[in-house]
Amino acid sequence: MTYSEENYLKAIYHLSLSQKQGVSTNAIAALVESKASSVTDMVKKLAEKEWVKYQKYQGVLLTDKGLLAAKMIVRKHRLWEVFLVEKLDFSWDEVHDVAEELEHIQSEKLINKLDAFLGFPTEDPHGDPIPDKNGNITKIEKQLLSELEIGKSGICVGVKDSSSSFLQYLDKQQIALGSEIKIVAKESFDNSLTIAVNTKEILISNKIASNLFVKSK
Amino acid sequence: MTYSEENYLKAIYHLSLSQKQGVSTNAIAALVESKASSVTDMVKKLAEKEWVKYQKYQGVLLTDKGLLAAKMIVRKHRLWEVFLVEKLDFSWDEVHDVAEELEHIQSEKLINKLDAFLGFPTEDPHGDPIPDKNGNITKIEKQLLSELEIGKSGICVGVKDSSSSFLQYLDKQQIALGSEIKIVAKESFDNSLTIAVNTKEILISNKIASNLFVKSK
DNA sequence: ATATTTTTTTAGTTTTGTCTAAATTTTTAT
DNA sequence: ATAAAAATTTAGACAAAACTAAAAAAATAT
Repeated sequence: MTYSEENYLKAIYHLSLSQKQGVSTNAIAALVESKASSVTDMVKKLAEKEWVKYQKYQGVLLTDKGLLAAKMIVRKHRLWEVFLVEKLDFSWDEVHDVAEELEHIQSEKLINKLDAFLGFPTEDPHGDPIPDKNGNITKIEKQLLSELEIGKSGICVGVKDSSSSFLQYLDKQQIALGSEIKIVAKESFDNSLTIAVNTKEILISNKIASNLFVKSK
Repeated sequence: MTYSEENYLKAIYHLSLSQKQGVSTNAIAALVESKASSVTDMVKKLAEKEWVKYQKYQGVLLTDKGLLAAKMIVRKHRLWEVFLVEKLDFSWDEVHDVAEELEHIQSEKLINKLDAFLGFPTEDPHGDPIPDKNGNITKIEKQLLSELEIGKSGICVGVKDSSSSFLQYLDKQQIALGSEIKIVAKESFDNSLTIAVNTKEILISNKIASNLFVKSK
């Protein structure tokens, strides 16, 4: 599989997680930063190779084979992210672009040895699950911070948006995976929240709270 | 720089180490496994971008800029080889192909952090020197085992041929970097040698001895 | 010194992945 | 129900990197 084919497959995988119907060419184009016409071409090729099912105007669906392949790419991406953070001391907002390249290295032996070296982690530095060598994903029970009730506490277990601007904001507020967060108050006008983290109370917008995953205690 | 341009640049670098004149298109074609005509095309492109100096029929020479770029690719290749052997427990005959892919990952930060993580190694698992971040190479004093005199001993510090068949042969004979080797006898007819390694005496062909570097004690 | 061989370059194709512009289908809105 | 808008596909073109076959230059051998 080529570099480009892998990127399309990964994009289709990510998009198909949040919908059950076929993934639209436009959505894919937006993710891989190409044009819809290019996507149509590529998708036909992927369909010929049986990574996806494709019907004109009906969007794209992964085949079993395609799903597994996509998961293996995600596995590689996330394992490399763990490596970069845990071993090379990158911060969580710096790892995405490099992992985007590393995920294309073709060696099953490499990735399985890396997995072992890292101690078989089940989550990447943003709290996203790492598929195991068979493609199995252990689902993490989590909810958005914005859905937590007043007075309740949760442990930060992941982010929905992993853009570096968001991650850097969290760093500034000293919110990291594992941080305990308590909902102190909610402002009904704009749904902003007062939360307690690290013995400090801070005010956050609803947008922030809608991009933070917590596990309620 | 593209993947392909990097491969050509690296090939030109390796070839220019063993000669002072321009590197021939045919020699490059053999190393990158392409045809001479393809090399001509690529070399023109590299010359336009000032990585090499090229004159029709006169071969190719690296510019200063090209030399540094080539050294950085070699640096990445060899650091990844160290990583694979030291951290992921690959054997020295397995690392080349994977490193061949890893060397193209584009991140100076990554490679410098990897360098630090590995403790700034100066040699790869085959005894080849690793250029530092400025491209400086500390030359290792070494000679071919075939050039060592009878009765003298040396420490194995590198291999000239790093094909997996040769490396696996060395493993079988329990010869590794750091092994002490003593020349017991030489057969003048075919230049084969009797050597002492690990308290055992073994017979090796001249071809073997001509591909093993030692540092004489 | 010239003929032959070898090496290198040129010219013309091919494949992959992309694009734009135009055509077509589907969706949405009245 | 039909018109307008949006999404998707098709057609045709382009750049990168490779190839084959033919032409040209350099090296070699008699």
